[in-house]
Amino acid sequence: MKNSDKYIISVVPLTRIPLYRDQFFYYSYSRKIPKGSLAEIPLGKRKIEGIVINSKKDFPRLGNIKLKKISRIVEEKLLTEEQLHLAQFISDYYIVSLGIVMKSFVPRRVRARSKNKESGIKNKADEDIELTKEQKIAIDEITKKVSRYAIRDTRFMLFGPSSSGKTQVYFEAIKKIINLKNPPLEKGESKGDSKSARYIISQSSQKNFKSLSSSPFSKGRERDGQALVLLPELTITSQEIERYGDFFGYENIAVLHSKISKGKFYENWRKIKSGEAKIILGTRQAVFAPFKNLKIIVVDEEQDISHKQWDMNPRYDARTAAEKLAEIFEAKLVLGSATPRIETYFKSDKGQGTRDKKDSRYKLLKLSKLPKLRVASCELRVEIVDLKREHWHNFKKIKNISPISKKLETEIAWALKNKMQIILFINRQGMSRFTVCDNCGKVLKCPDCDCSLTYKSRGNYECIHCKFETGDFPLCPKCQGMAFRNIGLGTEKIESEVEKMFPKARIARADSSAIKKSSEYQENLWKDFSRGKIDILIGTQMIAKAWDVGNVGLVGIIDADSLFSFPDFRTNENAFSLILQVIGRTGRVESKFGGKAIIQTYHPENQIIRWASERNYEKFYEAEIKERKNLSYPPFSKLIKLTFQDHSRSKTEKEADTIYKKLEEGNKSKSAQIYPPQEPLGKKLRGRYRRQIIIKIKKGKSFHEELRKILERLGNGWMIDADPASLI
DNA sequence: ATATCCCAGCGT
DNA sequence: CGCTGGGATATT
Repeated sequence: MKNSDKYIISVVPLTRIPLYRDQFFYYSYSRKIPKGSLAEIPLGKRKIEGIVINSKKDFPRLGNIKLKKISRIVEEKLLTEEQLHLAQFISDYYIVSLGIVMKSFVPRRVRARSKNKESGIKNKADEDIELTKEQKIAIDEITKKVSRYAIRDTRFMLFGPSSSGKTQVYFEAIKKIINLKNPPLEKGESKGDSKSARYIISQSSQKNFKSLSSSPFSKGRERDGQALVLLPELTITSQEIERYGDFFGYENIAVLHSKISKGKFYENWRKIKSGEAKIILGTRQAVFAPFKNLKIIVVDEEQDISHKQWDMNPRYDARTAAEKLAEIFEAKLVLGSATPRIETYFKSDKGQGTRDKKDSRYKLLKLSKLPKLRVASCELRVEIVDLKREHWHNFKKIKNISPISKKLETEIAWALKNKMQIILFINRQGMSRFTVCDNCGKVLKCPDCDCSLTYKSRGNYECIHCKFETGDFPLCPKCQGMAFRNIGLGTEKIESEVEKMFPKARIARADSSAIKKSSEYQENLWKDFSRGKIDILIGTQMIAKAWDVGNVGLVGIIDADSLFSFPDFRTNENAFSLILQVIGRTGRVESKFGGKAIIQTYHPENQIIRWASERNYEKFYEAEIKERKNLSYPPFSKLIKLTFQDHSRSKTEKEADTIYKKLEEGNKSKSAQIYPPQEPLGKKLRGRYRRQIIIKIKKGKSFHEELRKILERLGNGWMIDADPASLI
């Protein structure tokens, strides 16, 4: 060994290393390299990047095995201590190789070409924000200083319906906690005043995080804290960013999500690391950012499934990561929602069945509708329309049954006449749910995905999972028939129906296939709608969020029953939440009429629909938590979903059976419940067969080492999803 | 990611 | 017998 290579450096290569072995690889170098540095290393015959974890002086090793040399240090201390800490947590919790996790912490390092000057504070004429008592209490609770850091005093569940002013609470709490250096000027405030205000040093709880005690941050620099606001994917619109920009000043904000350019992302990432960015607005991946002095995390719309990454490794949940992140930084954590997840509400101190003190870890802060929207005439009225009766009435008169009930039709006409906008919600895009052969009744299916095809145009049918299309004039694969019938409803079908009914109305469609055409399309749609250029908007899930614009006087849910067609333990929760969100798009009209929502269903007796129409979360929660307890579903257990995928059917079945037997053997102590291999709902996807095994660990029992070992040894083709969003 | 090893399946 | 492709495996 050359005596210039005196140090052994442990490195985590940014690639998949089997979990059952050491995730660190050891290299030699002439000097110490700081923890978190990015280095180029030889691995096998290739050169890849890795994160340096440790350096120690070389010592006589058994056999004196010659170590390879680090090729190059790309950047010292690229990742912070806190990032390494969080990465280790995610790797352990979600059972993913550490290198893959760390890879998602490392930004694509691209020079930003642009120097777009979009700063410049354009303060909106501050509409006098009068806070309600509830809001003030919430803000006080969140910003209260805690003498000694304890999880129970720093986590909050902000529970309030749409238009209850949650965002104002976020804004004020953040403002108070991070002690902004350059806030946009307050109305009537002189420059001098704001300048003096910025030298107030925050007294709030300072960290004791071990490894930070030796950090180079000077006390003075810690004055300004940072805030992270996590939003669901679809709600980060330029309008949303403007709200934050106007309030906090554009130069203090950094936005992180996958749709901004690589260069811009990196630039913002840098600003977060340097501390220049104070407010970080982002989707789930923003938890990977290099925060410098994080003091508060807000998870908006905490019930939203897009906070969980389910399609790619690491399959992490930003809400779980945010809990850990808050712990690492000893920061405050606020989860906001009108319809919290059952698990979250359970953990709040008002959740039913929380006898165990350990469960009440979130302080519940309640908001009600803002007073100016609570005036009687503005009240939102919700009506359930029984489609069975509707059809009974129509039976004698019309053969062709319209998906729009008479009641909904009259309400639309009335809203149109009174110059109010209308949103129609249908949980499915395209023309139909599925298509059958008119002759033999066979359902058209995708050959590669085991799901029904949707009508596209002129007799052409397509698969929504892959790119399969039938071509213009398909024949029935069974009887060679040429005529097909479209069953069920989709956005396009509703669009054509509504066009027939109201030929003069301006109608637009918002679903992912319409949006996909161009990113501009979405923005334009949004603008047109908010300016009142659209009368009737027909859309899927996506309109349930972030369409807090326009003058919506009527919302129609075309087919509420379709929300319950998934056989899953979270279906009720999702349906309840979605109905509330959709009907919440109306009722903020400040006209004399208020808002109205119509829910169409064949099952008006469905309790979930009823509670949703009454907007009674507590009732729903009480029923649902009982159900979860009876069946030992979360929060009374932890679920892990294992899925195997392969082109060969027999291999898939065999492999799933083998692993199931192994798991059963490793579960002699019965610490978990293991369900035999099942075919997921789409048993074949993109030409690959799938089988899954569900592991349920009852609350209070720990995940046994033996089982963990088996999961770590799963071969290629297996996917592990801890805390899955669904079991199908 | 990629090279390498091993073996089944094939042709000579 | 050798050639080839696929799959599993190891990489410090």
